[in-house]
Amino acid sequence: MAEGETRSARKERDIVEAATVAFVSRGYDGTSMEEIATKAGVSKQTIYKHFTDKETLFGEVIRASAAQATSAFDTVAAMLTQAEFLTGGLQQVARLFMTTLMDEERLRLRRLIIANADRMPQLGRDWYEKGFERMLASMASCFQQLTDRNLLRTPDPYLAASHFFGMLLWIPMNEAMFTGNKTPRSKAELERHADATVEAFLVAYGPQAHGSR
Amino acid sequence: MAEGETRSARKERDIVEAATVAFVSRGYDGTSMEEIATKAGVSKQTIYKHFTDKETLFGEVIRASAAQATSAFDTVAAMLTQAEFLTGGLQQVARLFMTTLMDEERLRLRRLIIANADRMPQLGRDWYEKGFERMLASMASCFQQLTDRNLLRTPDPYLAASHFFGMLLWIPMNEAMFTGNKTPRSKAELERHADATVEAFLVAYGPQAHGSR
DNA sequence: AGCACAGTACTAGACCGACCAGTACTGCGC
DNA sequence: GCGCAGTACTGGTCGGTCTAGTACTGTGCT
Repeated sequence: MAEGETRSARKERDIVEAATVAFVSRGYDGTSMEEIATKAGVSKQTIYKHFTDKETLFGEVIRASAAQATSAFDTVAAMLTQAEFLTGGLQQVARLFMTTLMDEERLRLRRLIIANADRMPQLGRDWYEKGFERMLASMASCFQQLTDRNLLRTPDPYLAASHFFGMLLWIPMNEAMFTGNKTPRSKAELERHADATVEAFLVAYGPQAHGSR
Repeated sequence: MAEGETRSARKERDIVEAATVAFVSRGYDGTSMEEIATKAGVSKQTIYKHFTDKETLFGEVIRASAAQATSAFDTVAAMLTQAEFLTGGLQQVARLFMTTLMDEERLRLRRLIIANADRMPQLGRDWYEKGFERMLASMASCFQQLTDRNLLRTPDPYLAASHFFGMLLWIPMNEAMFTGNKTPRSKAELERHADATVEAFLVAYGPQAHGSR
């Protein structure tokens, strides 16, 4: 009794943690319930007491991981609106997104979700809406503010945000997805790419960008 | 026997075709060899005569599909260098890439490869090099030519190509990967997005783009 | 406080039914 | 007689259930 966490809750947390490690490193089909039980130091029966079946447990794993990440985005975007120098601020934000999103662990989770988007469509859609679209939206609202202050010129901030992320991540993300990130790029390499992207982005959307047509 | 294709070769092709359909729609683990045999109108024994095991067959499926796609890229890119009006040409190319790459079948193949990049790293790497990088490279060489003719200004054509594809595909590709493409975007929607991207791309890399810095 | 008791959560492992990769065998049709 | 379809078989895995017994927790009694 007493302190914050009942035994039952502690066990449940152990299970989710063990399951996360297992699913992420061996995939859904590659992971057996027995394996999870052993790694969690728990009996199979206990798992089935907390989660009705394998699919439910998997869903919990994904949801838990997603939630833990989702909050960071707005913070990063907010940083940009307060930056003193636009170019420097954008560069900082780009580098931050780059290294955050290209993190080993997060990439594996991403692959796991894509791999099972067929089997569990709701999970993929959740992740897309709560992660991907939310990231775009907060970046877009940030661009909107900068445009209002004449520091940027983004007629369609959401589109501009998608261009920003697309330019930034297309190569590294695809490489990581397809090659399993066997030979991850160095932080320095990624940041160089981020800087080059910011430069191009500013040409397209910077204050001096002629409206064109 | 006689004509172009021996009985054996025909069987092999049948197997690969059936296997492709099966793998693509049910995934690697979700597909049984028996199922493939039945769909190919062939006995399991015959499959094992042609392919040593399941993994090998899977590899052949991926390789075959990749090869069949790879050739199209240069053609599309070449089209651009001959276009009379840059904006129109770029738009045409962007739309073509968009609808080609966002094709239902190809997306499923892409998901399949990502899902199994861990298990079979060589496959993913092949696809990345022969598909993804090659696409970038031919677009880059095309941009180089256009820059030489002062129709574009791309100091780093490869980077520009990655920006082009990233801006073009970031949203639709991610949506398709995560949601399993349950509610595919209409062709019109995709083409509108393509047009908007070309516009932004030209601001950044068009001939009048100030070198900036 | 200490004790007894009841209810619940947990462990360990056997167990069931289904599925599957890969092999072996049989028998049909060329 | 050869190649293949069809099918049975082997050895193994796995999700999920069941059972028998053990540990934990909270309550009420004294």
